[in-house]
Amino acid sequence: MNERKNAGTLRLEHVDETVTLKGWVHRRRDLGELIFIDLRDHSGIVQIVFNPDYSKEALQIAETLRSEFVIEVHGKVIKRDESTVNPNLQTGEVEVTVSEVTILNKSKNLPFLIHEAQDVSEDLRLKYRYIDLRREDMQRTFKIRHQITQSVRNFLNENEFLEMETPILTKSTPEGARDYLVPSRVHQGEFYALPQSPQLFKQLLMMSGFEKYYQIARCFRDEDLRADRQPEFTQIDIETAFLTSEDVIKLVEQMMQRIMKDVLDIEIKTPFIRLSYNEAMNRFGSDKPDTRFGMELIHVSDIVENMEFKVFSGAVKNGGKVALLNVKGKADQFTRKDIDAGLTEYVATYGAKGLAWIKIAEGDLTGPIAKFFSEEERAQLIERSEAEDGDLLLFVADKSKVVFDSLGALRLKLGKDLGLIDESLYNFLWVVDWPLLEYDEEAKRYTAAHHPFTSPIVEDVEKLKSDPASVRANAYDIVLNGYELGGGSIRINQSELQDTMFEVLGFTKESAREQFGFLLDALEYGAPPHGGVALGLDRIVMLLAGKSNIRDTILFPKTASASDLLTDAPSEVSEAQLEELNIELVNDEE
RNA sequence: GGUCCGGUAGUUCAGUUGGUUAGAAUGCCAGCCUGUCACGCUGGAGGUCGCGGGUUCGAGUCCCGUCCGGAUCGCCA
Repeated sequence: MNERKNAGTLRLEHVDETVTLKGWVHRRRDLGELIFIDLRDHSGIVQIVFNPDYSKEALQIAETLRSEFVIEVHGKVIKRDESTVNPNLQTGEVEVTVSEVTILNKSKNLPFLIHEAQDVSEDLRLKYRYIDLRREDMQRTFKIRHQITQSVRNFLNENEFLEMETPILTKSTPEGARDYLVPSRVHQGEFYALPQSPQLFKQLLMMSGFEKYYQIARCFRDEDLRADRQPEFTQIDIETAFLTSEDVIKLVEQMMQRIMKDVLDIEIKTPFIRLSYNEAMNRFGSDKPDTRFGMELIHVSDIVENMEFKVFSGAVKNGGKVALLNVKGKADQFTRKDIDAGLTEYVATYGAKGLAWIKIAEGDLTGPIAKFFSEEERAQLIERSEAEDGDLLLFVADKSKVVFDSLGALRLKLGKDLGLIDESLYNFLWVVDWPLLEYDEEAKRYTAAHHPFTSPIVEDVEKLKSDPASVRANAYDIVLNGYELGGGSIRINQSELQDTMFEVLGFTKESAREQFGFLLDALEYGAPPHGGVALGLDRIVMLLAGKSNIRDTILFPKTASASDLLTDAPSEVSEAQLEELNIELVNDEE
């Protein structure tokens, strides 16, 4: 008995070899006394031939074969006739003539076709995920995922990192995202939480002296989903002792360089561009800018602050701002209706009350609001926005946040719709100098922009109490093509500073102790300076595999309502299970 | 929690102003076919129009509710 060969690897060099193949019937072409089957295994596809000259018995069995039957065949690799070579198949210069075939298993008709060119609805794909995963595109994506994790491991291992595992059953902390809770049977009425990230444990490991830690870590967050957000996701989690933020940034740049080389054979340049948070917001209206195209925000508050048009001047007087996008040379592609209905409605979702517009023709402003501009304002606007004939200027006047959010989003939408984005680019960048704190209007207090263990930058520490809003974090986010790949920071390693931080965040001493006492204790026993980073593995796979949603990079993902259509989770549990946990369900009739 | 889009043969979709027997492609089944590779040809089967209610002489089509999927705002590193 000869050894099994991989179907997709057969080439001219194998001609005349007798081989055994095992795999799935991908397609069958029955010509009567001659049957061709594309046999698929994990390595690819090869054509096998049934012909009465080789074996009448095999041909008879071949007539009964159907899509996705699992078969084993014995036969001989032969060179295809010149005229019958299939250039679309890697194995297209050879085929296997079958002398013996065994059906290892049958298959029912499938709910959808594996070789289907057209898209199948996603709920069906998720319900039959094990079939969906047989598709070539899915196989390719998960090979890429594997290559990325191997590349990461190789790189970090070579740099003396240790791969370590932290608990999945851990302590609930109300800061940040909502926790998934797990009831304790032994301690009735108490709950574990699944980790939102291994943040505190990796910091403790630094205090334990491991110095260089990493983990391909599963994280859980019970928040609403998006195309790029799942309740359960994986991050490449890294923490180091004694390294500065510069060191961590350099390390991540080298790691990304290595991944891009290993997986896509693309050389990317380092160092990556760095933008301060303020610059990112001002230029792109986003803290994760896509720099594959221009059309940056143009700020004109100073030009319009006194103009007749109250929407503009009023916004500035009320402490807001006015900014615009110059859609170069595309004015004739937008009708008044396109703008007033379509685009205005789009920015409305970001809170913009309107979208003013001006078209440029014969060196001057045209459109309904053009008349409000004085000669001087006209000239200044044209100069500032570098406006030329055929340009369309789109204005938002509002609070800063609304201007940034709406124009930032509109810029992305127009970039996509107008085809301005060069899809071949991989634009990495860092966003640095983040605000340490954000004011939460609802809670009437400051909250940590990253998490409460993020260190302020040294120069700003003294302003923590006097002017919290102006304190910058020693933090950095890495962005690729408009997606946040991850972020990190240097952590607080002095207990006095950590105490101050909790104080600014409005924690009482008691509540800080109750939630994070173990960390505060650890800080007092020789905690080294430390910091690290966490990168979203699923998003990296998504971008490198060219996918537009994160579900395609996760083997068994959840739907937008966080259910698993394959296993039907979450589901009710038995009375006995609940009783054991001392949990009683109440009917929540609104 | 909000907004928007979708749900019709196994699958992907079309279905006009509310009107007779709900179509196409593909898949499936059967027959024919020795060089196909999206094989071809002939024939056939296949429908709870997501579900519930309402309007109407009559509903896939209009209205209300509901469930499911997707996008997105809020939320979330």
